[in-house]
Amino acid sequence: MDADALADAFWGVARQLRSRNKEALAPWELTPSQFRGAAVVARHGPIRLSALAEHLRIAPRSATEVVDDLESRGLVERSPDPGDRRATLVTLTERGRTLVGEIQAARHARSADVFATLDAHDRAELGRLLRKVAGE
Amino acid sequence: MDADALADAFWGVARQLRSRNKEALAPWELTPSQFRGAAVVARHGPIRLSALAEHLRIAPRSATEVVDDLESRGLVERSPDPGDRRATLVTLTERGRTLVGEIQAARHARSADVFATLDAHDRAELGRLLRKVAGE
DNA sequence: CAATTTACTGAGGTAACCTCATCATGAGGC
DNA sequence: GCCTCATGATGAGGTTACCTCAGTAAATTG
Repeated sequence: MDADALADAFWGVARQLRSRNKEALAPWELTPSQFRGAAVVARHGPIRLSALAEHLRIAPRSATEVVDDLESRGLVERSPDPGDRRATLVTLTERGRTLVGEIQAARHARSADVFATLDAHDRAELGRLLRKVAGE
Repeated sequence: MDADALADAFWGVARQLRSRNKEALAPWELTPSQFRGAAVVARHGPIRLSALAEHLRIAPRSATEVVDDLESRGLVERSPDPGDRRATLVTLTERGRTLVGEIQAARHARSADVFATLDAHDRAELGRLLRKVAGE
């Protein structure tokens, strides 16, 4: 198995994952990157734009855009950071919390899950190999 | 190992692959999608725009753009399909052939290869699992 | 030979990023 | 207290890699 063939197989799976994900998000009219943003806020609670950017591994300026979109959909709110007047905290609204919850539940329930074709042993093995490739 | 964690690990590797690929292409000032296009032409020889689009899994209109870029860099040429005057065949120029060859050689030589951390057995195993996920 | 289909391309749009410049605020030196 | 420098967010504008829709020319089919 040479690296090229591996990369091919890899991108094939990536394509599937991407399209399943997009599909799963469609009913809520959320783009993948908006959902990723909302999910980070859900996990971390009130968070600065700059910290959000770091979690999403995007430039701070780009996080501003993601938050703009989420805010215009009423899923998050900006509020001033009480400890630093330069900073802005992003928090989920009630509606945002509900929506992130629904989507995550739907995703888990959905056996359209790409990895469902693997049994527990194979999933563990795949996990091990991926982490090894990623460099621990 | 649940599906979410697997997906995370997966996208981590994807990010690495993408960035290594871009990096490897940089000396030639080719974008990844241009290189993919050129590589398909290299493998298949003279090919119609529509067929190229299929191989790249993009819309025909988008293949036009990729070919525009490659043509403006002098790497491919358009010529009329002798069998169908509606169709256009895309062929590599001498320069294009050389360049694709160089890049492919460099990629192989480069042990910056993301999968190099795996031994033969692990690579085979990863290949098997990825193909299984992709649905054979 | 008229009607339909096919192959490509112009026009215009989108998502998800980016950099660079700007502005307000915060922190440290003197 | 001021000055300088660093930091947090954002406006302006750009890029990549796609997309759809409409149009034109050529081929196929009834």
